[in-house]
Amino acid sequence: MQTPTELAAAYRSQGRKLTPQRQLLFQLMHGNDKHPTAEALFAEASAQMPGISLRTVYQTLNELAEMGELQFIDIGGGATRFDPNLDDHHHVVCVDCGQIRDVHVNGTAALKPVGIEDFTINEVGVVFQGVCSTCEKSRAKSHKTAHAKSPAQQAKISK
Amino acid sequence: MQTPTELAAAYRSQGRKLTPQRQLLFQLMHGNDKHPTAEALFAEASAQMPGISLRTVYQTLNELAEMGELQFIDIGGGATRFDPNLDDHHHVVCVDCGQIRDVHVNGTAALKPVGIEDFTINEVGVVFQGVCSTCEKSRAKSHKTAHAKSPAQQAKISK
DNA sequence: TTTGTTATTCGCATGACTTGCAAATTAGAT
DNA sequence: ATCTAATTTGCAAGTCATGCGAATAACAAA
Repeated sequence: MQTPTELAAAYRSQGRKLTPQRQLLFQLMHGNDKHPTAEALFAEASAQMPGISLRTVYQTLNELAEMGELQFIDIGGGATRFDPNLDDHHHVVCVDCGQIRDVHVNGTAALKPVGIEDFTINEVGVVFQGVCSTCEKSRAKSHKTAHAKSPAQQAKISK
Repeated sequence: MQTPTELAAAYRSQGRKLTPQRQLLFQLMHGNDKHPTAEALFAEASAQMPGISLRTVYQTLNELAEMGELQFIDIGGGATRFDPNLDDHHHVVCVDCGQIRDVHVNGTAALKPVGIEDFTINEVGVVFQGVCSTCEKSRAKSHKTAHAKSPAQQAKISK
């Protein structure tokens, strides 16, 4: 995703208006590597701009996606997450806490799908599933302390 | 996924009961490479067993997933899809019609995530995005004939 | 600075997908 | 044939996301 300043110019050049809500969201998303959900972003935004609506957050995120400024990430389970990182990268997911981490992957160019001649491939996405060090520790310790997350945060991962 | 017969045994051995609903769903899912949604499976099941409930379909699918007999596939957008194929494989998705195809991939073993030493990786999933031959043709032809799908079937793909 | 046009915001309603719950039913053991 | 616990069902409820219309605000032009 471009910088807030660059986005301001991009918006204007497209006949879109530069509202305070949008500018705030530009700031919150720029360089954000948390892969937030719309709700999470809404919470952050609300802290700085009480009254901003969730509807506007969704709307702006969709705009940015249309403009190619960010990507949707759906690893299954809960809400869609947003990624402003446009570099060629992939994702690592902790199946325990649901955390998503950006990661560069070597070897993707060598991936060869077998037997799909009738498909024109445009993109490849790789998702690694595992357990982060924090959750690893939690597991080691508490056999009792169920470090259960709320259903909403639960990582329901699929292949 | 095992055969309906094998599943029957597995169910019994786990103290689960073998109902007609479950047996039907075993049959419908066995060897099924369509990656159906719960609703789609419900439709098929209803044809053969009027009165079966959607709730039961969801329940059975979740059981089978818990037992490791099938996997959830979430490529974003609509409903969760189910995959009884337990081979080591990956998926190709048509961004136009949403179709999902199983595919074997060479080179996955060589994939190296960079800089995530604090993660224990357990699985790797690869998703190829592209356009199937059928949709490719549709595109070539109709500039007018918007071959639009219903929102529910639309492929909203993320990386 | 004032005015006008048009995009945007907001908030509620709605929709798609999935699960919770409790009553009625039924599989499988005795 | 009887009993008990698992299942099925149908509806309510929950989560995530979008449609829509009225109110508002951005930006251009005067």
